[in-house]
Amino acid sequence: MRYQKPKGTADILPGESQKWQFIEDTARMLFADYRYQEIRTPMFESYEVFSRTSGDTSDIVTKEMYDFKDKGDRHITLRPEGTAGVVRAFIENKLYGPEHQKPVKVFYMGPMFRYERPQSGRQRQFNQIGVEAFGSDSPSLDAEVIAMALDLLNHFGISDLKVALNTLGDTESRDAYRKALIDYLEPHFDELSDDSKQRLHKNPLRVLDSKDANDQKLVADAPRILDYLTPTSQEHFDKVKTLLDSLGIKYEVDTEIVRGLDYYNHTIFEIMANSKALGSGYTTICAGGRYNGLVEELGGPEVSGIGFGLGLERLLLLMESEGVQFPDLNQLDAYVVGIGDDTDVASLQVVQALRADGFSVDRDYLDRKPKAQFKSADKLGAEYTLTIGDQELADHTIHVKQMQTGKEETIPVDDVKNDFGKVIDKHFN
RNA sequence: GCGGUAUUGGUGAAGUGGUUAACACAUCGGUUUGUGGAUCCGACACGCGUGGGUUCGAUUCCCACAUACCGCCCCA
Repeated sequence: MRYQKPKGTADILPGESQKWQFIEDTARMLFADYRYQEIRTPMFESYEVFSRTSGDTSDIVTKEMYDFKDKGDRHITLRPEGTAGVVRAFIENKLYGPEHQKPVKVFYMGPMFRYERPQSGRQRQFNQIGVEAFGSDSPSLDAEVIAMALDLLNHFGISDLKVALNTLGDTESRDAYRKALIDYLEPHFDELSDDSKQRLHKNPLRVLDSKDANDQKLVADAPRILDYLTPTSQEHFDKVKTLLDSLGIKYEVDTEIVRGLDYYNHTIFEIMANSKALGSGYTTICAGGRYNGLVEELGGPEVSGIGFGLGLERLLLLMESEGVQFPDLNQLDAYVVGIGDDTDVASLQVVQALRADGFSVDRDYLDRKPKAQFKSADKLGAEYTLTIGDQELADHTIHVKQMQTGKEETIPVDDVKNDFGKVIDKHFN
């Protein structure tokens, strides 16, 4: 085997690609209902776009970015996530301008890149669907975004879901909490795991997220962000919860969810699914939150934002393990069997006439015998098989067989070419 | 970046330091030179991930590399 795909990438082959189409089509439909419009931004950006927004100490920036110098000596990064590029585009194209309805609601779907060790559902090039909404501080928007994420997952046939909710408050809340957390953890420094020792000063919130059992014990008694919220932040969070209640959306406030990226504040959430496909217990499938201040961070005006991202490779694993039925978008209406070299032209004409009429039609291209052609028709699941031989050629007819019932009729070929639908109605319904 | 397991045809796989690398499915052909889902017969690895080494001889032993999967880290 001479060439292999790069580590951590995947070929999505025919058959498999249909599942992706289903997911993408479903998402597009739903986003249209919520009035989110598609935005397509480059797959690579200046390094700074991500280092600025994700946080210099975040794992993404420090070790997972695919970055390189291009021939013009520009420091380029293949996007590791969707938000930063969208925010950059939002600013660069001045979508904050008065001529745009607020909030500006956009979605994207496409590949992201992270340089890390591949595992099931985790690749170096992976795909995400995400949404971003700019220009409203309203808790209703927080609630709507969460509701939409759930709605989307339900449309994908995933039901056993849990919403974990938390708030990081505004800058003031977060700074106060950060300080309190450090004060609490400092005396226990020696007991912390090595990783958490690292995190303590760089990003103490991440200690909360530690998987280390001992860390978790310590963290259990740590101060909680909820006790450090400013009145405004508290009010915002309360409102979000009330709104979710009013929609009948169940959630659990989990003060230990933090998110890997530095730009979040106020509401953050993770939607988790309970499936063995992604490991034991509940695993995060979709995550997002508010990022007021991110637009400014990238040089834009003071505009708030909120969004979520959804990993499609994981989603697919989940859907497959849940036994979700993917619709067959590739139904074959008719297969044309030509018998003998002389029928080649007539076969082509019939095939093209039916296709022009909107039918999905295939034929034999290998000069195979009738039996083999019928076998193909059967294998491909053709609803009808149309046979043309010397007899039909002479009579200007075509032989139509309904595969499921085995019913056969000989019909003038022009009728079939002009209106195959009518022929079906008349002879087979 | 660290640790573990694996890598045989289109697919699932068996197997051995030494003449022809099982078996099954799929595919193709024949049985039926104009008809599907059945039966029977036949064909189908210039070759056992790549590169080295050990050996009289390696797909089988050793080393390196690549990739996949699992765990850690982190996360989608």
